[in-house]
Amino acid sequence: MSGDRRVRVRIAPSPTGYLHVGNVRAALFNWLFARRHGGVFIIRIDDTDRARSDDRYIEDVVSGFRWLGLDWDEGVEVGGPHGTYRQSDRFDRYREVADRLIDMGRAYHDFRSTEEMEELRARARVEKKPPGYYVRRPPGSDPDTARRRLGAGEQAVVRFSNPGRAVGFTDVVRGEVRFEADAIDDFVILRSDGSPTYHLASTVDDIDYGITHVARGEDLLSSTPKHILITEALGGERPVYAHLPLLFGPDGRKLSKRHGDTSLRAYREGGYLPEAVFNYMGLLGWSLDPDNEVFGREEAIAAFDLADVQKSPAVFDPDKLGWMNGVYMRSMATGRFTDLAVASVEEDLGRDLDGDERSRLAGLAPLIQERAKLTTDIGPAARFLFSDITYDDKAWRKVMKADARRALAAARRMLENVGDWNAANIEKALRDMLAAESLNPRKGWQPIRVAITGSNISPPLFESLEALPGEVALARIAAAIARLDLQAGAG
RNA sequence: GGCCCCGUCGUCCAGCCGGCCUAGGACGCUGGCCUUUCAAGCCAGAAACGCGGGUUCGAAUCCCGUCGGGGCCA
Repeated sequence: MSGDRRVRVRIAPSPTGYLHVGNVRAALFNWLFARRHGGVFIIRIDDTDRARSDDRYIEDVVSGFRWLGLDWDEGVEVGGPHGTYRQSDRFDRYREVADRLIDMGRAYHDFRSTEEMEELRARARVEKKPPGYYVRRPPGSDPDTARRRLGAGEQAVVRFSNPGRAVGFTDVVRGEVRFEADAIDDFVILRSDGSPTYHLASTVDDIDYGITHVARGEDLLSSTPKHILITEALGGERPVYAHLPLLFGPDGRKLSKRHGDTSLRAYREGGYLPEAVFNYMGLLGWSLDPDNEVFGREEAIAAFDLADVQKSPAVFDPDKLGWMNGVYMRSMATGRFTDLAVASVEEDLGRDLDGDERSRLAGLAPLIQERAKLTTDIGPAARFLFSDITYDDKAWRKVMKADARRALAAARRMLENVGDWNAANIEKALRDMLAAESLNPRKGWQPIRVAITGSNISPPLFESLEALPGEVALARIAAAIARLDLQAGAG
């Protein structure tokens, strides 16, 4: 693409909040691109906004990417030849670059007040000109005058001086994009407090770090000509740009907090698997094969190309993510599932399981696995095995009908005589019960399910019974009978 | 308001250097089968080329216009 340079891409989150799924998707595409081309994937921390930045958000970024399996070759925590990869450690560098631009005549100190600038913008608006049309170098902004005023204690921002030239570039996903000179104002690169703006810091870093491809959200598309102008002024090599379609909420707006969970953390903690999130994200704006939506990292790497990325925005659909999570839940190795089950159950119960409990859970785990969509579904599904049950009212009323007591009583008798407490023997006893009482499975067995689990929704009955100690199962059936009798007496 | 981007089922993705498209797959939805509940699975179904012109024997695919949506700046 850009000569024979080794691909170097970056993702540059701002640590002002939890890692956003939009950033995750951008990171995924950058990572796939880097891996596809044997390149370098870099995580840079764009923390120029020191007031709003917090180290715990950096930790969130780092742990989030690790969780997803997006490993990086340079950047925060892993280091590399470019220092800490945190912009807050490079303010001197940005000021130095700004000074150089001033010396070159490509930037200037601007002492005008906010009010004055607003007037210029208002004027442009009235005249239906681009908003920054009149934001140009004013008279008396020469270096000598500026130095004098600065020395007198006046405040000034530093603006990049637009050379008055249209800027066009070839975007890998969008094709030719062009901005007229009038559309690009003399944008600020250094605030009056000396801190760099995004445009400056990001561009300087991209140059200094040798970034070859910038793949980022479409929201930055209109900033790109500014970055190109800075890059050219500094004699840097222009990276290849790829502006990724934005992620939308169901209302067709840029995905944001008001749409609910937009942080990766929420999904991590909400019971989603990293491979499902990885896979689902890969389906937003890209596809490996329309007939095969379930794919892993190696397949994705082998097929990925930024040029194949969709131009139009994608709506983030939690339903489909949930379905995909279920796909991965069912396909995972039993051993891994059992480990997840133990963790989920312990979390749900708020205590550790002992050896016997673990083996009982392991016995039922494959049947729970078939039914669980989220890892957080497991605890509630297995709760009846380890703690007292509470009856779901609706379930109770639904199944505890006319024949229920008879079925429970008969089941209790038959189950008392089961020798070896296993699913096969339990099934035989309960089938005999059905025959003896002339009941169908629905009428005969649903009451037992509610009696032992509290709910009419549970893993299969025989295995659920098996996973319970026999005496506990019998006691629960007895308790249900007693409750029915109590209700009959009261009614 | 200015500039820029986008426009195939409700949603995601395929098709887009024209005919194989009576537009394909997936999620969701509806109905059915299976079935001890719930899932899963299987089968079936509803569901889209924003609109208008043009080019062409033929357009989702090319061109123009229009409408709509979004992003950025304010």
